[in-house]
Amino acid sequence: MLDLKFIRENPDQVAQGLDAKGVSVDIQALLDLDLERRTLLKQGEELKAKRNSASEEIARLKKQGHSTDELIAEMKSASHKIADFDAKVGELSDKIERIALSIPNMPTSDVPVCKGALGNKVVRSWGQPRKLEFKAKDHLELASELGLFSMEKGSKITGAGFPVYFGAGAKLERALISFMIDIHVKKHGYTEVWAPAIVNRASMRGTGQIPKMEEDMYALAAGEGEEKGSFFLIPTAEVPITNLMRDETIEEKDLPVKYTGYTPCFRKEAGSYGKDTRGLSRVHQFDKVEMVKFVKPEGSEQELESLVRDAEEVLQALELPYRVVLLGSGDMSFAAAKCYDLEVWAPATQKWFEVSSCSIFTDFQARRMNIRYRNATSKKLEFVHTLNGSGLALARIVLCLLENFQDANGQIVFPKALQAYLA
RNA sequence: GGAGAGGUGGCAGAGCGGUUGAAUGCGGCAGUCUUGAAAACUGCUAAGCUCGCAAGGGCUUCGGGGGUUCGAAUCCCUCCCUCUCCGCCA
Repeated sequence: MLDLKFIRENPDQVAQGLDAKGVSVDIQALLDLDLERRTLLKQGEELKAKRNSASEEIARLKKQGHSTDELIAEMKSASHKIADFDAKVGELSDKIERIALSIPNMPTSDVPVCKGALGNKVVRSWGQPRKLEFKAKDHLELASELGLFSMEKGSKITGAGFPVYFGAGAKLERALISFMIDIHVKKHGYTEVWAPAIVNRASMRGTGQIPKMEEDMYALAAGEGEEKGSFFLIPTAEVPITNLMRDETIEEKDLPVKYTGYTPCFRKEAGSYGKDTRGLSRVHQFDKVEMVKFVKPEGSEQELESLVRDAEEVLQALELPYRVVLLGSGDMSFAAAKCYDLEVWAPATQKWFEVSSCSIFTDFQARRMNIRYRNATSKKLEFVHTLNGSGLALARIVLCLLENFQDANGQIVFPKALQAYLA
């Protein structure tokens, strides 16, 4: 969420940012409510100040044995007025918060401003998209011939979009998870986290999935007979891992804090039926290794660059040709200020697949979650900047590995780096 | 699931209707002393909102929400969490 003061002082800039993100919010209405709230707040507080001093006065008079009836009567009516002011201010605060929470983060100045995905820009690529000299099989065909995973079995036990992995396919999942985490821990200095796959509502709000994306999450009830929406299956490890720091103050000397962790991820993907849903390309449950960083605001954009490199290194180790796409303002997520997607070419499906999304949220999430650090120079508490990126998303990586590393006999010859994990 | 106990400042821990934003201790910061350091002593040490050019002022906050009262950390209700014991269980 944005700083209300910032919105108050820079309404034009906010309007521009909203426009770039393709979101429409009535800023003027927000500012009107804000002004009204502050006016009422002041009046209410003046009354409270009066009441506080009268309280002391009453205590003093009582001690001295004087009558306090008159003052008490006066304060009784003052208290009623105060309650009215508080109710009105509370109502306005709720309205303001609702609007403020629906305002997306502002894109950084170097993000191309454009509608939808039109502003996306390939900034670099690595490796040559593979051309196979034989008739390439797509990952689904390969998987069913080799018995690596089954969409049908998943449909039976759960529903469409829940793959079940068998044998070498199951082992591949396990291997990839260990392989990726090892790289981030040993080479990139992240601390491994194993976190719950269910989080509460406050956590979902903290990272920004709620309110805007609530419909895309699997909601759970707290107990029997209770309404759904107290708990959610996580759509990404970003949610539990970032929320680890909610309402906490980090020592400046401990920054940056870098976590990596594996979790299953659950997404309803409502409204995307029939679109890129073949096999593993878009599923409701998949595995992912995530990287999360908490950093100082100064130079935080460099932290995004290094985060992307950390993810790229996994792809390079897996010998998967990829390209790095800087997302335009219209294609970025709600909370992101800048975002790179990593896309891998799948030679049989003949498509680029997004296997990682690396974003910087500046202080947007930190403000929602109240994650701060004490600036050693100013001695003040300041919001940290948060970042996260997939490192990487498994289902699509499996898809790409199968299609890229198939041979003419329909066998898979996995990249060298993975061999030890598959042995 | 049952029965108890408890949630107070960075931490430990008092307070149990009226100068309590909160004793005391620890920690942290600054100073005195010292060649330097330690020890000792002295002082300072919460956050958010809001008004103000500033100096500074006001309000709020003792797990969350609600209630009683002129006034609540203190009383009542409710939810959440932690601990101990019993039961159940991977």
